[in-house]
Amino acid sequence: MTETKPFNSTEYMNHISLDCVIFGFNNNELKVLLLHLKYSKEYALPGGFLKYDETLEQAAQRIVKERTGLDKLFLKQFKVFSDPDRSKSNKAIFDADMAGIKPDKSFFDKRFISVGFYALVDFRKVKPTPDLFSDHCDWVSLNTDVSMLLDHKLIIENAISTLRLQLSQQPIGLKLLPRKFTMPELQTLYETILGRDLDRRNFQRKMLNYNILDKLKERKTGGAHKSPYLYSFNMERYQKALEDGLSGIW
Amino acid sequence: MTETKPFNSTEYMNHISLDCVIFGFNNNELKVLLLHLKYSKEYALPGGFLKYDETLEQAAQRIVKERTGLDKLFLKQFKVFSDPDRSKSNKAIFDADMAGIKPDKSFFDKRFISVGFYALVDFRKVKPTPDLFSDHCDWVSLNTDVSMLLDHKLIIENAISTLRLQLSQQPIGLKLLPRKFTMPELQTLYETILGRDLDRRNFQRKMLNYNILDKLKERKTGGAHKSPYLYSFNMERYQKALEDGLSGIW
DNA sequence: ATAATAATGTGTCGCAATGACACTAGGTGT
DNA sequence: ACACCTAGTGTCATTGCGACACATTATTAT
Repeated sequence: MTETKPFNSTEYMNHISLDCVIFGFNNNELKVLLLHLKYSKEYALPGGFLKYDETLEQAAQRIVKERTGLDKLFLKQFKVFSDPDRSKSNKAIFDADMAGIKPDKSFFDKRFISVGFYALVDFRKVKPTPDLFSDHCDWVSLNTDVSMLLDHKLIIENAISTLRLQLSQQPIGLKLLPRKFTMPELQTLYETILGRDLDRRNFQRKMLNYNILDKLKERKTGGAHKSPYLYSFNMERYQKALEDGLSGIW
Repeated sequence: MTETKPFNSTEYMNHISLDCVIFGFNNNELKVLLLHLKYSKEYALPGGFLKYDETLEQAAQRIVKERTGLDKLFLKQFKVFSDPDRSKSNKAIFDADMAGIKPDKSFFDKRFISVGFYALVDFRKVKPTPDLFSDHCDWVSLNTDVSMLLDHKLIIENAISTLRLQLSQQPIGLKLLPRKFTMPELQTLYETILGRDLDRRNFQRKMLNYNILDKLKERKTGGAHKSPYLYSFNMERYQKALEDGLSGIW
């Protein structure tokens, strides 16, 4: 699916688009996978349109696979963006034009409402792949302020708020971390999403009390200072625990 | 806005519809406002389509106003329903036909993805008003099992799950209850949404500790047995408390 | 080597929130 | 007057949580 087919607007439904906020966690930072548009020099969310025989969820999986190479990812709808003016002055068209792609104006000029999805992925497994309109595809830290297409900055902010609210209801840690991880890494992930510091000792106690982690014999070596233990999620217990929601608000 | 204009499909965007799950609380039961279709004899959610210059939120307000007479209601998107087959065998068309409304087939025959909204309203203020396709508009208790159009039963189930998850983040009590209410009423509302019983004394203690209620001098008279005190929400403090979320899961 | 540095592992203490539960007070109907 | 039902209020033991201290282990500087 790395083949780059020309864009054919007749395959897609009018008026409906998708934007995917793909979260990854690396170097103790929460990052989002963004496309850098060839000519307008802005960043844009990976997005796309709905085929006639797809659900939105299937379309989102397809779009995310094209940008990451990954299958069957954790994806959630979080909001529809429907401001009538949101897709005006769509620089993506301009970009397509400049790229010599001959966009179908009667398709792109229409009003689009966009369904926002967020995805949680294991950073290391992703092969960032640009699309027809972009020259590269990068992980961008949430602290970095870059110029973005249309309302994409708003969409990312909404995704983060949702992530924060759903931290206790969705398997966020499981999806964002590699299989083996350390307690400090898990804590930093939580701190990044919540936007505030947590007490190291209380965090560990609470996490362990959930009884969803397996402490491994191994330690993570190589880093400076004392080697932390590695943990992995106990899938069964984690899944079961999420059904009620991990009690408490962090 | 009680005027009944003929349906003109050219005012609306193709492919996009809305369905509104309007919740009310009466007689200690959670109820949903439904339309009863004239000819197919099924119940349907109040719904409609998106005008070219509206946001989805504005469309939802418009739709809910037409069915309830109420303005500026509490409305939240909760999910988009996009199964490609969801709008097949759309009995609403049949119903329109039978009602002699001459529906624009080229509009209705298209595939629609539907954005689900839920609304929280004060039961007593609503004037249920049927639309062109329906013969009446009723409050239906969630315990009642009625035959419903398309995937509308699924949509309602999703709305309730969302309501449950958001019970601590949204002003649900405030919007569903009259200005003055009793503690047992508030408790029953919580129990209905959560689907389980709560301890009377612990519930009261926890609620009062949030410091969001004003205990009034009055008592609710007329009922059998001991008269309960009336309470009202302290808007400022409630609003402020919700910003963090009412701590704890019920 | 040795010490300084910095991060991790582990434990304690007191307060506040929670769940389980019992008694009293105020209404109705007989 | 009494039974019956519902509402108001209080207690107690346990748990959860925030604040905090000390020991351990790895790297790095001297």
